[in-house]
Amino acid sequence: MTIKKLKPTESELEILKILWDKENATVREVHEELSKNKDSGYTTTLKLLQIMFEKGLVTRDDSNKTHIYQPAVTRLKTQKQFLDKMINTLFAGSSTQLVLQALGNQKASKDELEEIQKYLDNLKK
Amino acid sequence: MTIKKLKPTESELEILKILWDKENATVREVHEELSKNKDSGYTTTLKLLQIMFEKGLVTRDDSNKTHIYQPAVTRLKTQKQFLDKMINTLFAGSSTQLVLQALGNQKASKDELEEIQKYLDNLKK
DNA sequence: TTGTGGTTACGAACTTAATCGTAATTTAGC
DNA sequence: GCTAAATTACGATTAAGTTCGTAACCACAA
Repeated sequence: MTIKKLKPTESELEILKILWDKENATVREVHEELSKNKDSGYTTTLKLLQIMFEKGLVTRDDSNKTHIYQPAVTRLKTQKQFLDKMINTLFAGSSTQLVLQALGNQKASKDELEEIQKYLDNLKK
Repeated sequence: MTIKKLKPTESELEILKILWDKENATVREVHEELSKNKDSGYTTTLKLLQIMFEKGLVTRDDSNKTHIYQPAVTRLKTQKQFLDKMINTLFAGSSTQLVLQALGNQKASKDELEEIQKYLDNLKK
């Protein structure tokens, strides 16, 4: 019983983002969306989705000619996966350090800051 | 006046971490340290440092036979670089989302939470 | 001077990811 | 059934990153 270590690559992440937003999509739909930011060919998108299928990053319904793809990993899990890795490699294992950095970096609005504070109050209990 | 877009790779990051801690180091020192976690050859470490030098990620003093390497990018800048990218690719540009996730993920201690709250209070002004 | 140990330089092999071209397949319309 | 349009399958190529082998270089001791 081996646990798959699925670490999406950069391109795979872009595709996952699209699938998370759309819930599910055909190759063409994914490709259209991708084309807004980069210009690679249709078969490139197709190939990537096929690879992701083999890796278990997506599932697909191939009962019809046009396959329909769905994400097989959640946005949340993936966020956590990358966050954990980043905390360990760049922030010496301290999530606090990362949080402080993130807050200092991009100025959050007052509302957002209060949202975080409220959240922290709950955590402290 | 082009701005160099230096994005350290995985291996390069590991080396940078060592250099940040040691301030500066010889190839051998870096390699010894690396060897604790992985087992690649000495010339591999050497080559990586040479590549990093060409990329401008490190500087070196080669006035002696044994070169001494120093980081050319700061830990802070690099953290920011990766954080920003992550916020954009995985958290829809919302640093708040990332912060909430990070806090939820790894339980921080009460002291740490209070440190963050104090920091937030200052930010709100 | 010679050789030994440690170093740098450098090219080549290998690996993984990304891209594309082309053929095979399917479906719909005629 | 036949063709056209769209799709999937798949191999080949390119590109980037990693690894290593070997040669060249240098300092120092015997």
